[in-house]
Amino acid sequence: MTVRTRFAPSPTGYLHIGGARTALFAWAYARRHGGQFILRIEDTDVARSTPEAVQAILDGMQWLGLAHDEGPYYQMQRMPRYKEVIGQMLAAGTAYHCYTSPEELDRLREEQMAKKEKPRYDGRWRPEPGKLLPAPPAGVAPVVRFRNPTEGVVAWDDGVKGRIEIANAELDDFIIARADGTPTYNFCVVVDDWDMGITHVIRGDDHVNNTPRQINVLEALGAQVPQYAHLSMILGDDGQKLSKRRNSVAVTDYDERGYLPEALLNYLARLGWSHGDDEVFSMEQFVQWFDLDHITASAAQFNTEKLDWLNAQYLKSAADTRLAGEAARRLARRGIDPEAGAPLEKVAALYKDRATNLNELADALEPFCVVVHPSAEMIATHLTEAARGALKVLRDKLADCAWEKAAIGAVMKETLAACGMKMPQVAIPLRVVLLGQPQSPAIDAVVEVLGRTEVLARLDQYA
RNA sequence: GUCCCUAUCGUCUAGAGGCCUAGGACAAUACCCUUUCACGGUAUGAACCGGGGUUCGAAUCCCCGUGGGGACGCCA
Repeated sequence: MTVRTRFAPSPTGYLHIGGARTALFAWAYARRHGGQFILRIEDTDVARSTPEAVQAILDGMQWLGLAHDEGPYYQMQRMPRYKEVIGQMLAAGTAYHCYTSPEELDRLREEQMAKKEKPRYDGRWRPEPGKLLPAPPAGVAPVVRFRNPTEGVVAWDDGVKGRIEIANAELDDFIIARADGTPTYNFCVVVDDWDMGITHVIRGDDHVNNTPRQINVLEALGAQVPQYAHLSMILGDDGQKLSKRRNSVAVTDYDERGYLPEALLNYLARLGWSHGDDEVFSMEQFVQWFDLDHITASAAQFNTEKLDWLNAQYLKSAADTRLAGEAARRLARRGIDPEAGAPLEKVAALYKDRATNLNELADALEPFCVVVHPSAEMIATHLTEAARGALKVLRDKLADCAWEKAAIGAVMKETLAACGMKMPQVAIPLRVVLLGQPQSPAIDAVVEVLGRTEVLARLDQYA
């Protein structure tokens, strides 16, 4: 049996971080077992589904690099099939028409809540041997309900949570088709998973309660029940449920905020799953190691600081050209011409182990592309008479030394000796003049990449 | 309210009855490195929710509390 997993988002918004982790785990499981990963768009909620959201999900998956082997399938395109199955169930007596109006159901629910009972459909239209059903009211379009077993328990061995048992007495006859004939989620999922030969359903924890219903339908259909694995939730940095207002929930936000997809993926992999003490690993490694046994059953809190650290690790080992390209893209968005100054690849090499994200990297590269204007305060504190004198000496030496780091360093030492100063006394003013800030990587390296013309031009303004 | 899930440092987690004086990582603190700021290195502090069992022995198994989460739609 080849493993087939699926990711089945509903296109009512962007791909969010919890969905991304679910997708990652389902994807990894299929990859790990040489199976297929299927993408299915659950768009039966016509009112809330949008083509933009479908695109956002596809974009998010692509940015993460989670490629599907089949699909995307769209549930709206499978309507005839759902209707066919509903017809079969109606004929077989595993489903029936119900004429109770939404208003009546609301009233029923309120009454039950008032009596502190679990709200549920009371089965008034459910056919039973010897039971006399009311006459169908005229002009009312019925919904179709699943005839759920009333006795016994539904049980499954959850890949993450272990054995879960729920009594059928807790379940009611849920609606599988609306009055307008469109099928509902719990039903579509079942038909899809069945038709698509899904062997392992890896999804969010919020579906645990749907599972017994789905199993019952599967059994009524005579279908094979897949293995289920329910992933717990991801909580926000503040320990609260993720919310659009307080947290970055869209995967694309992370791109915007300067995270590398592999860093996010690595972080997400470790959120709720572990492999001993391993923290930093490639997706190839992850796929080899991934298993359901080591998934945590309890909810995990998102920790931006750790993501930042991971991102910094990946930034350090990323190729200079890639980093330069990413930074250039960000600089361009700020209206800065990334081609205007020093070669960005070389600058990026200088800064990549000091940045935690690509925006910070872009910040660092900016002074290499534009004319810098140190603040008056910075000029006052750092560009003293003595400093300016030393910079003048240095300027003349830089004007005709060999242009490579060692030679530049040597020239700086000569300047120190000539002026009787210590390195920081010259290096810091030089940084201010060259970059508009008192900190930078090794100053001789900075001078080298900035280039002689630019260095002399900037020095001439102050020295 | 009912049902379901869950509980190890601040956070992510290791831990499958003795290997636990509870390990790693992020964060914190200190020191080292240093041409500034970072990076990096070293070190330190920091946890088994509470109560009952089971057992020679429990972070690990069971029960009850408590905390947290989820579900209870003609949403997905």
